[in-house]
Amino acid sequence: NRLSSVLEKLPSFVVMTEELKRLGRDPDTRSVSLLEQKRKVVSSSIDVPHSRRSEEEVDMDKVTAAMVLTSLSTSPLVRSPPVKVSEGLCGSWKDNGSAGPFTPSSNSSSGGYWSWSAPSDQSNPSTPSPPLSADSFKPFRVPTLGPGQGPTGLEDPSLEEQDGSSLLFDEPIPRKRKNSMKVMFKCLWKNCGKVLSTSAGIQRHIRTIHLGRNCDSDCSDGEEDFYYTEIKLNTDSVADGLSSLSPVSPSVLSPPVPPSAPLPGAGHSDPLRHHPLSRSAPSALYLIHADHAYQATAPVHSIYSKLTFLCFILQMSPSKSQSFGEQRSQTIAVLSSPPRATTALSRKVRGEGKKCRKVYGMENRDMWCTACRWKKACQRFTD
DNA sequence: TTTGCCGGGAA
DNA sequence: TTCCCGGCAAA
Repeated sequence: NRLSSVLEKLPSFVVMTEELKRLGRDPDTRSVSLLEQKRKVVSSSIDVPHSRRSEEEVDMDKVTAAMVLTSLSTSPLVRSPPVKVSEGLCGSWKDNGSAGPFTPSSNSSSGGYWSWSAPSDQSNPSTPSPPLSADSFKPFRVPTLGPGQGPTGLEDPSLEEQDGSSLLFDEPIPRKRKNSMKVMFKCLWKNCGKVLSTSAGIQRHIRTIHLGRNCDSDCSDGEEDFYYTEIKLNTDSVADGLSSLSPVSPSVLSPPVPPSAPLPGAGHSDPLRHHPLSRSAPSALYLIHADHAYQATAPVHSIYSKLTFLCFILQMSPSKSQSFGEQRSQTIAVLSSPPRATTALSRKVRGEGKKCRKVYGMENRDMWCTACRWKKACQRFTD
C-alpha cells in the first residue's frame, strides 16, 4: 500500500524539522503548531530536491508523503479523499521531476523560492534573498486575512487555483510576488502607528492597548480590523500598485516635472482654467511614473499595459475629435505670438494631431480613411 | 526611427 | 478615377 509506505517515511520529516530548526533558518519562535512546522519542512524539501543527492524516487516518495501529510491534516481546502489528492499531486510533481530540477526555466521552481538552502545552492539564478523565506508569507496564513486563505501552504496547487487573481498573470509572476512581498500591519490608532508583522499581533495590540480588552481573540468582535492597515513592501501586484497610487508622495520621489507644469499638490488656485488636460493628465502620469519607479521589481509589462490604457483614457475622454496634442498646441498658439510663415512656402506644415495610421495602427489599416490608405492627406482627422 | 503626405505612376 | 508607393521632411 502506497499510503502506508508513505506514512513510514514520516519520521524522517520530523527529523528534518529539527534539523531545519537547528540550522536557524526559521527565526520565528512564536507558537506555531507542529503541523504547520511540518508543512514548512515539506515545502522546503520539495523546493530543493536537487540540492541534495538527487535520488528522484526517494524525493518523490518524500513529496508524496508530504502531500499525504498535508491532505491528512485539517486543511479545509482539501475536499477530495486524501489518497486521491496524493495521487494527483504526485503526478504533477513527477512532471516537474521529469522536467529536471536543474533547469532554471522549469516551471517547477515555484518551490525554490522557499528553499532554505538556496543561498548555497548552485542553481536557481532567480532565487531570492533568504530572509524572506518562511517569515514573509506568514501573514497569509492568518485566517482573518482572507476568506479563501486556508492554513495550507501557498505551494498547494489547489490553493493556487482558488486564488483567482493569480490566474491573471503569467506563471512566473505569482512566484515572484510570493517571494518579494513583505506584509506588515500598521496600527491606525491616532498617535500610535505601531507596526507589527502579523495581523494577529496587531489585532492583539489594538484589542489590548486601544480597546482595553484583555480577552483572547476568540471573544473579539472584529472591531480591531478597522484600526489597522496592511502595508505591503516591495509588492509585485499590479492591482496593488495601482491602488497604492494615492499614498505615493510626489515630493519624496521628485518626478520629472516640466518647468511649465505646476507641482502636484502644490495648491495652485485654478490650474485647470485654460486647458484641463495639459494640467491634469501630466500630474496623473507623474504619480504613475513615481509609483512605477518605486516598484522597481514590479512586472514591467503589466504596469506598462495598465499605464498605456490609463494614458489612452486620459487623452481621449474629454474630446472625441481632438487629441491631447492638438489641444496643447492650440493653447500654446493662443498664448504665444502667432507663428511666422517660415515654412509656409515649402511643404505643408505637418499636423500635430494623430492620423488614422497612428490612431488605428498598421494592423488596422482597413479602418483608415481612404486618403490615409493612399498615403494622402488624412481626411478623417483634419488639422 | 516613425509618421504624414506630396508627387508620380500603374491599372 | 482608383489605388499604390517612393521618397522627403518633420517630429
